[in-house]
Amino acid sequence: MKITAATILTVFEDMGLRSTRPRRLIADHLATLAGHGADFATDELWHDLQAADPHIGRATVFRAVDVLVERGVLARITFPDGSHCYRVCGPQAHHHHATCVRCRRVIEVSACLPQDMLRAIERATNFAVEGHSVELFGRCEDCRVADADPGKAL
Amino acid sequence: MKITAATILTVFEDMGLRSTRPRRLIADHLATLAGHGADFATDELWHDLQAADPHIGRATVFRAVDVLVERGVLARITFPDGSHCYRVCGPQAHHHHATCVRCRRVIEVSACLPQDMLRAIERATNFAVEGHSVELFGRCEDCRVADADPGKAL
DNA sequence: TTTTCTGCAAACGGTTTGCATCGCT
DNA sequence: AGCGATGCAAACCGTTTGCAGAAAA
Repeated sequence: MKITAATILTVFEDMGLRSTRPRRLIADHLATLAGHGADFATDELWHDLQAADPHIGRATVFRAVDVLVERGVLARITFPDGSHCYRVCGPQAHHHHATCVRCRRVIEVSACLPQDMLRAIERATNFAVEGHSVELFGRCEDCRVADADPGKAL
Repeated sequence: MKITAATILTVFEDMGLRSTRPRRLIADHLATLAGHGADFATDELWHDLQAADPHIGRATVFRAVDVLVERGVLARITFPDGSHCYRVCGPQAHHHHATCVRCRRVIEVSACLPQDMLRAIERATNFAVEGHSVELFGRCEDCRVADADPGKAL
């Protein structure tokens, strides 16, 4: 399922939030990002949006991102070094992400910790597992090609 | 295997770093933290260390933490909300962490993504997986008891 | 008209840096 | 003596907040 600007606006609406010009701009921009599978930092998003409206406020963008993360439209990807970025991903079925450490492209993966493993952990530790995060880091196909043959790299 | 102050000092030494008073204080303090299985924020660690030496510099603590994270003596635990803390854990075998969302206690778990699952992901996505992080969040036994019977809570 | 949202600018908090000094080796 | 490490304070950077005015409902 493709994420459209309309989908994102619906998310705002569902939360009882008004449909405003900044939120429409953000929805539009995120819809195109979703198509590219690109990730972004909030500040970066703000800069991009200024092309559409030079007066858009930084705080507005941060506030919208918070809402969308909470609603699962955006996933926050944390890198091993502590930095992070966001990625558009629908409120669809449970999934995790594999991130290319070279180009930072993000791929969705459906694989997850097996249920019986989680249960075994609960039994062994007396810990009630309520949530988890799984992040994979590696190298996407294009980047492996580029690394192997630097001449071809952009 | 128990982590001692000496173990940590060895890590500094192995990196060709000098044995200094601040680093010894840090090693001592982390060794006791390791015993308690407690986690901490860097700034918090700095405050605690000031009890031992009021003149210890914040930057010094940050620099030491960086080194120890790099060496795997400290693990950075990132919470879903983006905040994070550190936890002492030896450069021992590969493992992950389960963190109690109530008291923030951290438990080590040996369970991991099954190898064949990783390989299946690589095949399906053409992505070479080089690393991964798994964080479990939940409630430890004590906190479940405390939640169930608030009267008993501290 | 009422209430929410926005843009601005200032505040914030954790982290990093520049630098003179200190202290290992 | 020589060089790495330290403490300090200022800079930094991403993010949050307070608020008066603008825009939805």
